[in-house]
Amino acid sequence: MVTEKKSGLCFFNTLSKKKEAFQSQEEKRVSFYICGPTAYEKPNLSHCRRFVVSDLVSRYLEHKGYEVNSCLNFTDLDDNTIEGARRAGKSLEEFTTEYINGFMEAIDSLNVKRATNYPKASEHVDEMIEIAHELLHKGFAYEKHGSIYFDISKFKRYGRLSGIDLGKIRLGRTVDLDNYEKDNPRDFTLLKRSTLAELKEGIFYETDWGNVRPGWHIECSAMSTKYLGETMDIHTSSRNLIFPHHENEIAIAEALTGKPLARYWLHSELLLVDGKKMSHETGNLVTLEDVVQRGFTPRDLRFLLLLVHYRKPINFSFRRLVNVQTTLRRVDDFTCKLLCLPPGKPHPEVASYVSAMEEQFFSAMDDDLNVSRGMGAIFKFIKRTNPILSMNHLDGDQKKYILESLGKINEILQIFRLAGCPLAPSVNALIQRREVARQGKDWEAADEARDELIRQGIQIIDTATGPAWKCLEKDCAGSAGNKK
RNA sequence: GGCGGCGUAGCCAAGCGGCUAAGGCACUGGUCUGCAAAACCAUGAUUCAGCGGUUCAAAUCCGCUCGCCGCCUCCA
Repeated sequence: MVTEKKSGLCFFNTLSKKKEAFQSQEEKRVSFYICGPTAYEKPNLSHCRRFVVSDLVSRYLEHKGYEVNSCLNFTDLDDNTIEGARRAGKSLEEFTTEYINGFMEAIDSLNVKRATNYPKASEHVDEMIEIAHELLHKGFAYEKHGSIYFDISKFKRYGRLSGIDLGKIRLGRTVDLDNYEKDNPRDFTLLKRSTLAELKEGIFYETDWGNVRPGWHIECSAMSTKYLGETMDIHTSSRNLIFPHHENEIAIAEALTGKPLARYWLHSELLLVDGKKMSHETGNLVTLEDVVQRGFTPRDLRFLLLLVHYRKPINFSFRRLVNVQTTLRRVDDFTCKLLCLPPGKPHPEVASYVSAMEEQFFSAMDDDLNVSRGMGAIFKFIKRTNPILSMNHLDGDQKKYILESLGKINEILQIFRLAGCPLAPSVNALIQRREVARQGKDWEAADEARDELIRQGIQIIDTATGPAWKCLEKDCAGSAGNKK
């Protein structure tokens, strides 16, 4: 109870279906697992949401003073990757490496902090075989025709996470039951006997039971426990993977150790396109590349993804991205004005506006990472502070205070542009020249200077207190200035 | 059929028993302005899918109905 009060942070735990105060096992250290992607496709918006949500969790934990030991896996050994490599006429490794690199690029472009470890399934097969041995030994698994299956009937707590009642689910809904050779169709595969084609391609691992290849669930269990220990603090993923994947991951790990695999299970909702889950079958996949090709930045996308609470579905559309862009521009205009504001006289209340924003933002974040509510506090602050900026009613210390506060928030959101780049002297001279011309009502010369500025990537904005400028290029759009 | 989730202004989205139902986008009006562009300011829900119920009090709790979404096993 004492620590609960100390951290103040609570998460909705899928295990209990309640918000719970977060408490790590070790004093100031959190172990954190993120279900990673399969390396056979380009990063799409669902992947992006998962990355951004996990980044939010991770950055917020760091804000809370925790050292985060995080692990995101890559599935590079499964039906999809093997099939993909075969079709591309490449080796499995060559094929998956290309996609893994793509994911890493996406992660970086979305400003997602790098995890501590990025294990690949293909490099942990020994551990998986070891797990299979042990499960067999403990009676949780059985061998049949060279494949090893997990015997669900032996694991009494099966279904706790998803709340599923095994007696009532509809078997064979998504899978052809005739293809099973398991004792019970509910059992799942740990190690799969290699096919002829796989043997030919060298995709097999020698074991006491013959040549095999691991199944998906055991891959995750092996990697998560290897890097984070028997019980990790937090396991995140998306909702549609609860059953059967996480349920199976739990079954494997807990049958092995008798301890819970994870203390907190955080599941993000799906990202929908046209109201439906993105999938190859539906043909409604939107990739990060598509978004960039349409002229949006990964930052726009990050903001869109962050704006909706992680446990709510996001119905993606490009129209929505446009809205988000406009919103972001308002924020940029604000920070830009702030950064370029010369010191004026102090404002009596601005400090209280800042502390109100901070308090509201962080208490919203403490409450299961409620970014939408937190953003509300930020916009309220911008609204109150905007008039103060246009009157230049802010002294140097206050400006610094605001920037520090936004900086603190930005450590988590990574949305604001707070690094102003200094105005080049030549640009400044042009602005001055235009002002002189304007004063002399020489509109031709003034417009000429304005055009030249545009050519240099600077847009001039006339305001009541004099001209301000804005950098049009994406890289330095955070920079802007006022004439003085 | 089972399990889970969602339905709040034109769009997006907070609020989850009691302060005027946050905030963003769009619309409209205004300020500023040589022009342009931008910015800034102002304005919107007697009402929260529908119907009942519990309560002094419900968008918030309970029940039913309608609509939408996800999962239901050798795909990840």
